[in-house]
Amino acid sequence: MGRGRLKMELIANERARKTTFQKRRKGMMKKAYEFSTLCELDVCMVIYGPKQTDRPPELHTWPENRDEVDRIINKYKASIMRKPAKKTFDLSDLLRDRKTKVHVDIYRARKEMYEAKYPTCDERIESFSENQLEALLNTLDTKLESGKRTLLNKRKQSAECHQHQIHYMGKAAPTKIMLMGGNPNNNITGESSSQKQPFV
Amino acid sequence: MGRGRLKMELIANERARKTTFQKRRKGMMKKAYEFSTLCELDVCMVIYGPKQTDRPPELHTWPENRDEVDRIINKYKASIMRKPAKKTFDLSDLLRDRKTKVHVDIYRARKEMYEAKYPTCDERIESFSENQLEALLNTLDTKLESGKRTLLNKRKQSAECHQHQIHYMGKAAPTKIMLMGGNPNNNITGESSSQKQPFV
DNA sequence: AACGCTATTATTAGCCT
DNA sequence: TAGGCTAATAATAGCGT
Repeated sequence: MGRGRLKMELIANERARKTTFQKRRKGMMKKAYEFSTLCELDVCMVIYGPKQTDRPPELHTWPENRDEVDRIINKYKASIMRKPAKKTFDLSDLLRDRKTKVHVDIYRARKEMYEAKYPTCDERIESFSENQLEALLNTLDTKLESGKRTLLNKRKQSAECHQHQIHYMGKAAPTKIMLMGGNPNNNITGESSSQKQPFV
Repeated sequence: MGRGRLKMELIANERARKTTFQKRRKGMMKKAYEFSTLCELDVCMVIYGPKQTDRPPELHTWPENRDEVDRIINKYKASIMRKPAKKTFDLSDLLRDRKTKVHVDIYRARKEMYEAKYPTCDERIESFSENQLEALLNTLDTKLESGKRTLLNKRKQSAECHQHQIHYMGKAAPTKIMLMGGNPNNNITGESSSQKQPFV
């Protein structure tokens, strides 16, 4: 639309491209607003502007409220998770297997810990340092990637290949995580009231 | 546009609303395609369809390739760090409060656990199922985000604002992780020292 | 770079099948 | 229910300022 027709390909002229970016970005935002309003939907959009030589490309989102964006993204991730509903070995499988009796003991120990009200750190992770979390995330990310193939392989194998593993039995229960510093000396300041800059 | 003008509000008639949803969804997708093509942009869009009584709302994305969506979402997450942080209730707040003395005990208990050589799961994470790892990753990712803002904020504050927090003293030591299923019944094998081919 | 203009093309609301 | 149809409205390409 417009004075002339536009080939559906990268606009060569940089000036024109930038103008089109601004105009269409505005249009996209409006469309998204109308769409979500008219139909009462969760819609979110992430747009990275044209590559800049010096700066990182500008970020635009719909909604502009990043918390809303995060909410929808999390919702998205949550739905992606359940899709590959491939068969997975879980604790119930293990317990069904007599060879895994050892797991029962572990279970008891774990349960005791739980009942002793040792907190899992799920609700407290946000107070970890950025570096720690990033390191953790990187570790997990790497392992996830490299582990996927192997896991897929393992799934094809028989159950005994899955002994001595950690299992997830809860249905909708969130994974509980207990974090411990990589160094045994790491610590939580108990009563201390005067340290400084603990973070990184 | 169309035969009549449309008030910019939720379309009351369900039939009409659904039709509009389908039409506009198609339009949004096309716009997103054109936009990213003409200007060579990273654009992604997540759309949750109308609420269904029985089913979860259908998910639509641009691009349809979910890996691409994830890539852009990760890019997004990486760049929102600098956003102004909201005040978050974290462990430092908790410990500052005398009522939370219990956390100190927790710390001691945790340290004991460590010294008692309860295995941290860092070396065993690779045996988690893909779904579990992804769930974990999502959880951590979300928490990392919320934590980052708080952390960045804190760094700008004076030292006294950093009391009573968890410290990371190790340099290159990997973060140790203890994972517990969301269900108290979950468990890990205690001695699983033997076999276990690590990925990576 | 950010506006305004407007001829054109694109989208789509309400209908109809 | 899902697809056409088309009158109306909306978006915007190319220009000019």
